[in-house]
Amino acid sequence: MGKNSKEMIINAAISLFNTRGYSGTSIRDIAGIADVNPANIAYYFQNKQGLLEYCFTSFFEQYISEIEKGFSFLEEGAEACLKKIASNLLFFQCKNIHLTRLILREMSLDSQVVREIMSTYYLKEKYLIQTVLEKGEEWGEFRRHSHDYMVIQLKGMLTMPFLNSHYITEVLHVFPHERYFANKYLNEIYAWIEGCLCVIGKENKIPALL
Amino acid sequence: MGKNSKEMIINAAISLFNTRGYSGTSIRDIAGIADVNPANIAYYFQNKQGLLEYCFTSFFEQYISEIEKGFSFLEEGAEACLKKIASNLLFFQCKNIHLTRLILREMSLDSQVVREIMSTYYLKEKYLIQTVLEKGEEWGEFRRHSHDYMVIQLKGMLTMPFLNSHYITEVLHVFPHERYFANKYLNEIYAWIEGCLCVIGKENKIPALL
DNA sequence: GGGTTCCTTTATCTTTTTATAGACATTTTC
DNA sequence: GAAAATGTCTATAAAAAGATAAAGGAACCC
Repeated sequence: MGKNSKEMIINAAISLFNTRGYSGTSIRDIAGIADVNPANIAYYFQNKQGLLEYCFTSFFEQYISEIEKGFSFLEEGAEACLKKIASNLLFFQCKNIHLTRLILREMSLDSQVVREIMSTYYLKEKYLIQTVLEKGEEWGEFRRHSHDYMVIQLKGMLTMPFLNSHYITEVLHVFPHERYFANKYLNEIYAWIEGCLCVIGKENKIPALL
Repeated sequence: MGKNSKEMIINAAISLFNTRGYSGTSIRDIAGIADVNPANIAYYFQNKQGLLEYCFTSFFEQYISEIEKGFSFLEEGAEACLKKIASNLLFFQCKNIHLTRLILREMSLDSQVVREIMSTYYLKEKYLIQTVLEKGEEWGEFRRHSHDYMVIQLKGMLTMPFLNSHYITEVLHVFPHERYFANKYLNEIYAWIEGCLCVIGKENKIPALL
C-alpha cells in the first residue's frame, strides 16, 4: 500500500477541506484520515498550502478543459454551444461535488492563490463565454443584453447547488450527487437560456417535467 | 472610548472573518484590529465561537425580517410579493456585503451552528417562499413548476454576487457595493421572475379577498 | 465615601499546529 | 547484490492559538 499514499492524502484532504474548510483542517487530521504519517504530507506537497494548491490546479485544469470542449461546438450555434458548456460544467461538478464545494468556498477568501486563479482560469473562462454571447447576438440567437450580468446569472446557477449543498439536501431534500439531479437541473438552466437569453420568437420548449 | 469596544470587536471580526475566514482568523488578530485587549473578546462573547454566533444570529434575524416584510405584500399578488422579497433581501445584503459573504461562506461548512440555522431560519424562509409560489400558481400568476428548483435558482441569484464578489469585481468589473448595482441586478431578477416563473401571456388576476 | 457593577489589563497555562532533521525501510536500477 | 532513488517513520523544535485567573480602574448608586 505504499504507492497510493499520495492519493490517500489527496482524498483525505479534499474530504476534510470540504467539511471543515482549509484553515479548519490540520495536517494531523489529514494524515489521520489518510492513515499516513504527517511528515509524508510535507514530503509530497512541501506543506499544507502546497496540498491546497494541488487541489486548485487539479480542479481548474479540468474545469477550463470542460469549457473548451463545449466551446468547440460554437459552429453549431451559440445556444447549442452555451448549453454544451453548461452541461459539461454541471456534470463535471456533480462528479466532484466535494472538490467543487471546497474550491468555490476557498475562492471567496482573500489570498494570493485566489488572485492568481482569477487572472488565469477565470479570465479565460470569461473570454470564452463572452465570445459565445457575442456570436449569439451576431447570429440573432440571443437578445442584446449585458454580458456581465448574464455571466453572473449563469455562474450563479452553476455554482449554487454545490456551495449550498447543505441547504439543498437538508431544506429542499434535493441531492446534487444523485444522477437525476444533474439532468433535471440542467433542464432548468436550459430553460433560463431559452427564456432569459434567447430571442422570444423561438419555439419555447417548456422544461421537461418529472 | 470604553463603550464602543464591543462594537469595534464586532466590526473587526466581520472584516477579518470575511477576508480570511473564521478558522483563518485568530482572536489576537481581531483584538489587534479592534485595538482592544484579547481578553475582552472572551469577556463580551465568551469565546471565539460566541463571536461567530453573534454574527450569525445578528445576520439571520434581519434576514428573516426582510423576508417577512416582503411576505406581508402577498395580498397584492404573488409576483409583486416575490419581487418585494427579492428586493428586500438584495438591498439588505448589499448594505452588509462583508457580513453576507462571511455568513454564506461559513454556511457551506459542516457544523452544529449551520445545522441549527438550517432548521430555524432557512426552514422558515422556505415556508414563506413556498407559500408565495403556491399562491402564485393558485392565482394563475406562476407556471406550475417544481418549487424546490425555483427556490434554488432564486437563492442562487441572490447569493452569487456576494459569495463571488472577487470574481464580480476583478473579472467582470461590476461592484456589488455600489448603489446602482443593486438596482440593475434587481432588474435581472425581475426579468427571471417574469421570464421563467410567470405565465407567458399573463393576465394578472389580483386576488380578490380571502 | 463605601460598595457595586462594568470594563480593561497583565500574565500565564495548556493545547494545538506546522515544519524539519535525520534515521530507517523499501523499491528500483545497473 | 550493491548503490541509488524513493518513500516512511520518530522525535522534536518552534511558533501560534485559545482560554482564564486575578488584579486594576473607572463610573455609578445609595
